[in-house]
Amino acid sequence: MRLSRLFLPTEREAPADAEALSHKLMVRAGLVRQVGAGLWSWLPAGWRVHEKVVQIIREEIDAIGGQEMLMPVMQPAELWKKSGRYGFPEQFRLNDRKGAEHVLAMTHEEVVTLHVSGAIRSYRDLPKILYHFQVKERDEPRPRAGVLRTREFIMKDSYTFDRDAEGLQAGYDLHAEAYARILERCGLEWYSVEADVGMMGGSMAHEFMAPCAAGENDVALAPGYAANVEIASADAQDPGPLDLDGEHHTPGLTTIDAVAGALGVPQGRLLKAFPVVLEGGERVDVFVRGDHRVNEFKLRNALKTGYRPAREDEIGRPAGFLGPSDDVRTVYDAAVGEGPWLVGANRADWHEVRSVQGETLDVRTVVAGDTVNGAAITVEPAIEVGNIFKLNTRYSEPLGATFLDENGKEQPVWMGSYGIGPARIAAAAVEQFHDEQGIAWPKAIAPYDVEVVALGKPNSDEARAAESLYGELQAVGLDVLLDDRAAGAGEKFADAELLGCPLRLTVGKRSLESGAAEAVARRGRADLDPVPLDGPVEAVRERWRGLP
RNA sequence: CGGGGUGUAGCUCAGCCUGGUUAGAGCGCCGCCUUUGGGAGGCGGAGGUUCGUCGGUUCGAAUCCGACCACCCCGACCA
Repeated sequence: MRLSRLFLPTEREAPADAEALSHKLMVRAGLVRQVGAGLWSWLPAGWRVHEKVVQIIREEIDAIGGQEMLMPVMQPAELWKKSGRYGFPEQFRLNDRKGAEHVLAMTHEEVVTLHVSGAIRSYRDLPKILYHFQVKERDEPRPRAGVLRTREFIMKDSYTFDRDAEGLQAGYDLHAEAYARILERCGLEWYSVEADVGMMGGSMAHEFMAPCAAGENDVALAPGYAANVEIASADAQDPGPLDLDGEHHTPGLTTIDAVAGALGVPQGRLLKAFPVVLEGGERVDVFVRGDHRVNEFKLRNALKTGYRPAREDEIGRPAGFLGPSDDVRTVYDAAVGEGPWLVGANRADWHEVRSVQGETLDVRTVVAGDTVNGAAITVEPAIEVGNIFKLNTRYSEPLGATFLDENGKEQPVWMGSYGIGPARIAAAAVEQFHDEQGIAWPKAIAPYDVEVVALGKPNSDEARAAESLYGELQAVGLDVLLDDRAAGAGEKFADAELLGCPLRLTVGKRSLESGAAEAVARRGRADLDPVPLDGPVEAVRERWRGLP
């Protein structure tokens, strides 16, 4: 492609409202443009990146036996009512001209299960892996960070259909391995973590995370351990000594900070109350250490039910001075030992030191420095680029996807669901690989493999030499971008570094004199051995092999 | 949904507080010339349905008031 003809609107300055690096750089480099909140167009160069990621995903899912298909975005509401997923706040709903209700799909479990339920009859028809690349529509409460969190995006989602839990495990493992290969090939730094199953239902989930500053998830890491902090579990640090006894007058001191400060006690020696009401109506007081925080995901999972914070009139004791009480079910976080602890005395303006005993559940959010198998964890932000879920029979049962086993007995199909987002992979790559000058793409997903910068005027000897280099490289199947614009050298170099193609070849007067084009690796802006203008292909291939 | 902020040229912004000829700058864009190894220079020029929308105040509104809309950031939320 000739840059003089490419629709590549680069900008010197980042959009004023952009925060995330990938947002700024992808807009500046002319890869994407915003249409509305969480709605983005991919311009030609950006789309090339997206589609390179798509192709890698396709090859790896095909390799584990996936069969590509396509299902519609707009779907009858009926189907979603059956699965019990109609009416989510982030679901776009609309009526057709006859008034019939439809939804715009946020994912495709319902439809794919519908097809399977209609076509799969026998255990002989299983297993199956079906997948497609399709637009997902989600009315996100808060789209953000450019292309990282949008209301409309393309996802590869695949679904496995098996006869039992073992089969599902096999499909799950195949996807975990395929995702590992995809992210490796895309050149990302990544890891997989245990994850909350969330509203998808099912029994097991892993997320594939790309660590970067703009990440929306926090991940707890230790040697041999990686988990989303939503579910991470670790041993707590020593809270420090408690040299105190008896009751203490603490007038107006309702916060951990205030009480710990006034009595000279480490915050970790206090207990903090979190009064809740379960979905069934039961009142529960949850206690965690003063230096810890209740983790809402872990608490919901540990209680095995939803809950809401209790209102003041439901607590029945003075808020701010809550301690364990015999009158209400009490749950202690696993990091809360017998004590003694400094706790609220259940009457205003008093705290007391006492030991505690009772039901124990792991419900706190881990913090950096906690330990797993003796090793301290770190917590870092990451982008979720893919996830895999065991759905079990969450969808097959309501949607009637069953098969007959060898004994002629009807059984529900066991399902798994596996998503991965090309746009997030592209944005994560930008987050991870950039510098002051711009993007430094991994070579597998760069918009072009090589950018040839032609210096000198159009039709000069340099320009003609660049043209011929361009032609020779193209002829052997490389994706080559030729900067043939009538622009100054500085502008061409600046744009090339912004766009971030892995290999840049410069043809100017110097190269005519030496008979070789200068070669620069975008990553690290490292000078490579020059490429001879006479027979450049082998040299370019050799330089290319060495690039990340 | 709560809090904060922003809407003026393709982009980044000034002007608004303290209302008053024809609404400005830089970059970008067009023409000509010069230049051609790091966003170079000169001359000339175009570009705003008149300042997000609607309404109000006023002799007069980009500027003051109100409502609404859009977008961004923080939080809530996030299959």
